[in-house]
Amino acid sequence: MENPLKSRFETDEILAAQAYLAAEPPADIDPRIERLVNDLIGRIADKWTLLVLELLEEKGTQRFTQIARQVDGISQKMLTQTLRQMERDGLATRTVHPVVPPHVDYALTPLGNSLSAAFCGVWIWAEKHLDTVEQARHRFDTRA
Amino acid sequence: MENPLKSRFETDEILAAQAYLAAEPPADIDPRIERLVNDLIGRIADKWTLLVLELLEEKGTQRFTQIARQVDGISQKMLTQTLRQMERDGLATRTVHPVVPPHVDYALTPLGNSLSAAFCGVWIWAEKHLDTVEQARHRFDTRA
DNA sequence: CAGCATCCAGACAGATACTG
DNA sequence: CAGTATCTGTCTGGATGCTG
Repeated sequence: MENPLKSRFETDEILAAQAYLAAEPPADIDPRIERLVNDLIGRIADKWTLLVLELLEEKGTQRFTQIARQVDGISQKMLTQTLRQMERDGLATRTVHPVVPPHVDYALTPLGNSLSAAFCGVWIWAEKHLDTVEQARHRFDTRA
Repeated sequence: MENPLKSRFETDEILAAQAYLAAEPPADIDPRIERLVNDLIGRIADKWTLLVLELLEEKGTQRFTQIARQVDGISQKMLTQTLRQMERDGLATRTVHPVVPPHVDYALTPLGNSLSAAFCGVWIWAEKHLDTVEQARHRFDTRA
């Protein structure tokens, strides 16, 4: 990865987070909150939402077919579903222009932008440790 | 949430990430990398992995049944599966003590710790915006 | 205790056809 | 163009019963 994200965040975010975690004593989190948060993460962290989020963040406002073309492998059904959920969760806006043929624009809300930002850390982690994980898997598979 | 995570990261991580994203011009990411990263995220970001990761990070080394008791709602099948995947991905270690009855310990590897750290941003986001999302959903549902 | 094997209902996701 | 509707196979995950 020649991506500048890495160097930028390696010192800021990840190290800060690690320092935080190292300092944090084992403390129970309210299980109700935990359940809700986990549920929320489950919905936003699926395959397609992540990619669409990323795309809208990078490219800004996009039409339905523009997104469909750029998100590789997504079916129109899943795209519709994903966009609806993102709209429902307040992550994206859907703007219908009453013309023929129809023209619908999608864009991230500030909430969507902040989520995209929050996922940076994971994105960077995945890029950084991709090879390590692949190797670990290979070792595990050949050993067993 | 009275969790200190919030105030800690609000200034560091999220704002830095937002600043970065705001400054970043629309640049294409290698789709192959994107696919791999997304695939990886898909595997690590599932419901149970996240909770087990969190638990092991907080509590350190734990036995099978200890984890089962604390991760609310997980079946033994899913726990086994989750732990195996985490082991395969190099996120956790599995230590079998050859005694009767069996005693198996699980603990995070440094890689697992770093992933847990990377997810901090998302975790914080979810805690912070839980209510906002709930409200957005309610608006969406009552409107439609 | 820590698990594996099996069965089964339900969710998920692709393909296809149709519409304002 | 941007969907909706439907049908269908696949995959997931829970419940149950059995072992070293």
